[in-house]
Amino acid sequence: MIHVSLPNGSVIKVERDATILDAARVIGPRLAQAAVAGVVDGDLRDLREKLTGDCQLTILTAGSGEGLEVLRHTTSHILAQAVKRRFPETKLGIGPAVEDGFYYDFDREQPFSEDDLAVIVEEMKAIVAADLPIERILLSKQEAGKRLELQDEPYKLELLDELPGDTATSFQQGEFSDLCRGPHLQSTGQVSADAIRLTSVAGAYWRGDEHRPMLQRIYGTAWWKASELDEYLERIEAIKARDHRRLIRDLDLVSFHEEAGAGLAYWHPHGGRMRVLIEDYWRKRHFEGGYEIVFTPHIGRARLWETSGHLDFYKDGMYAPMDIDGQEYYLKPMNCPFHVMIYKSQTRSYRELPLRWAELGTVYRYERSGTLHGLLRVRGFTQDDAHIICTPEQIDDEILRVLDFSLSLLRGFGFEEFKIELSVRDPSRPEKYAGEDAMWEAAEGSLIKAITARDLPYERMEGEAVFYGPKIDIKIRDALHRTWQCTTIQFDFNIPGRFEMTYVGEDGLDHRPYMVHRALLGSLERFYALLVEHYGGAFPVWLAPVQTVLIPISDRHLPFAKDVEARMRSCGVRVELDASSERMNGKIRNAQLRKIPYMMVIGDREQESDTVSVRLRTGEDLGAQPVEDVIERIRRLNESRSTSLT
RNA sequence: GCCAGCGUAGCUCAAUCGGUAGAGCAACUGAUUUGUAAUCAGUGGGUUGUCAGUUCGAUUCUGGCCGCUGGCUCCA
Repeated sequence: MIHVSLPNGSVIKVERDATILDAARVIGPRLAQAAVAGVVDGDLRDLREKLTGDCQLTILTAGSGEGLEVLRHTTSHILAQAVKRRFPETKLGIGPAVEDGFYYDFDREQPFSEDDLAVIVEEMKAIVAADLPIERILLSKQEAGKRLELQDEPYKLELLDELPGDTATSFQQGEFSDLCRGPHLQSTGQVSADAIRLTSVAGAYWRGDEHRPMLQRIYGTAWWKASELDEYLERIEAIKARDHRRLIRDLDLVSFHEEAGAGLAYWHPHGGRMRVLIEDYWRKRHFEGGYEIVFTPHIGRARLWETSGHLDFYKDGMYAPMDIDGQEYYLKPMNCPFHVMIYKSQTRSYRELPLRWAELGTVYRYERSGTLHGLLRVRGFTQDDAHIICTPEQIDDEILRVLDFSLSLLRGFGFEEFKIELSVRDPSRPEKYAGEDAMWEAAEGSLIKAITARDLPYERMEGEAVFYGPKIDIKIRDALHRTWQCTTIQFDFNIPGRFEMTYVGEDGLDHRPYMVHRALLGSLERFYALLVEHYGGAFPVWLAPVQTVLIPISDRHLPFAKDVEARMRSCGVRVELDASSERMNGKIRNAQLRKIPYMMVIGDREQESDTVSVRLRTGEDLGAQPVEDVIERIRRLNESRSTSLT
């Protein structure tokens, strides 16, 4: 007998080699029936796996959040079974659960159409209705190989070959079996037929390798209850409503033009106003933070990019060169070499360091056409770039300073939750990286020191470092709990050497400075898209392109309204007067749809008392307010960058 | 770049089994002067993304290109 500890602290005894399902039966028959998987000493396991020794066991049941992964994985098998029934010539790839759903990759001559998906779903529902028991079969690899050859599943055979150990598991439901690690539900009937949905079909390279065949990936989602599926679909709708691509058009902020080139953004007046507000705040913070601001050209001679190494590593991502007086010039994909030019314009002393040079530098990168996506991925964008050039002794302080600065700046834009990633070398492949081991270790040390000094949780990403140095990335979490990478703080062991950057030390000798490359907002275009989606277009007062619309009740209030408009504008309020022939209700509606923070109604009463009646975009009515008070309120909210309207 | 889908007025969409297109909103004009999410009436607006091909005839069918969408790959 072995001892199995349960989450409530009690311990049960079961036979050695009893299955997890057996243990569940000991706890209670109803639990066993609802069981979908077990967690043994923290690892998710299939119910049919054996317990070989004393352990901690949690039984996951249908309906539980943790069990969803199992449900979705099983649903992906049901999808595969349905596809094999309706399209027997199809070859199977892999079919895992993913966030919010699952997919299965198939190889089939003819692509799956929308109509095919409908047919497949029908078959899936039949499989669920049949309530087929799901069996877990332990096989020798040899036996498993034979079966797969018989089934003519080349992709599965490839996976089997690479499986460690001598055994493999296969899951069988009805006539369908699939090489799979599991875990799975006990039967197909545990899936709710009315809570599954196939969402899309897309191409996906076999094993993520673009040199391998492209399979067809069918995406789907599955939930325990239809109501959960509905909630999920509603959430997707909510995300769509905030999609910046829709909002930048509806709110007349930014546009793209087919005839002018893909991935190139046009900022309209209101988008432009916001951009100026963002940039002004950014500049103010940078001056306060000890940075100097520099400006550099958009193009530079090929020689610069040869020296920097960009032409070696990233030529494909650069726009083609142009011939100027027999010299090759490239559009800049990065700002660093230009900042190096400024550094090298004179002999530098250790007394000048650290230098912190920032630039809102517009760069152009030839992104592959399929990767372009609204403002989130464009070909011409402005980096809020800076280079910190310092001595090795100063590096710890500088890193900590950048980290603090970045978090503070992002908070200034209304983001509160962050995720920090430390990207370091792949320890098994040192040859992939520039710079000496000692430098890498020291650099990693300073990065960790900074993160731990602020007691921030972080994730270590092995092998995610860039070839020229380790880095810290900061991701922000937006109002919809999605994470987006913004800040990157990168050591650069490549550039200082390639450009032979030096400073004269206390000892009168030349030394090589350390260089840190950092972008905090990342790209302004991208960051702007995040702001638009984070606020759903309802911007805080300090960012709103139009802060208030004045709504005169009738034309006889126009002179007073114009006077209020002029007073507000002279105080820096971004104000518009709606002098159209709409009725007041119509004017309010128009302002509301534009998500303008304040609507200020002006009629007889207001005109007599030098007030405006303030309606918030939330629908709240603040009643009549003296004009001076309203101006003061907006001024105060500008200053605090508060998201409140009052 | 790859796979799939899509491209009709500024926006959202309709129509044409191949016979050159229509609505709502927006715009414009006129009337209306209104108290917290749509005042009424009228007018203009499209070489149906683009270039070829098939056809008596193409917006509809075929192909190239451009762009967009969902993925994959990529992201210094």
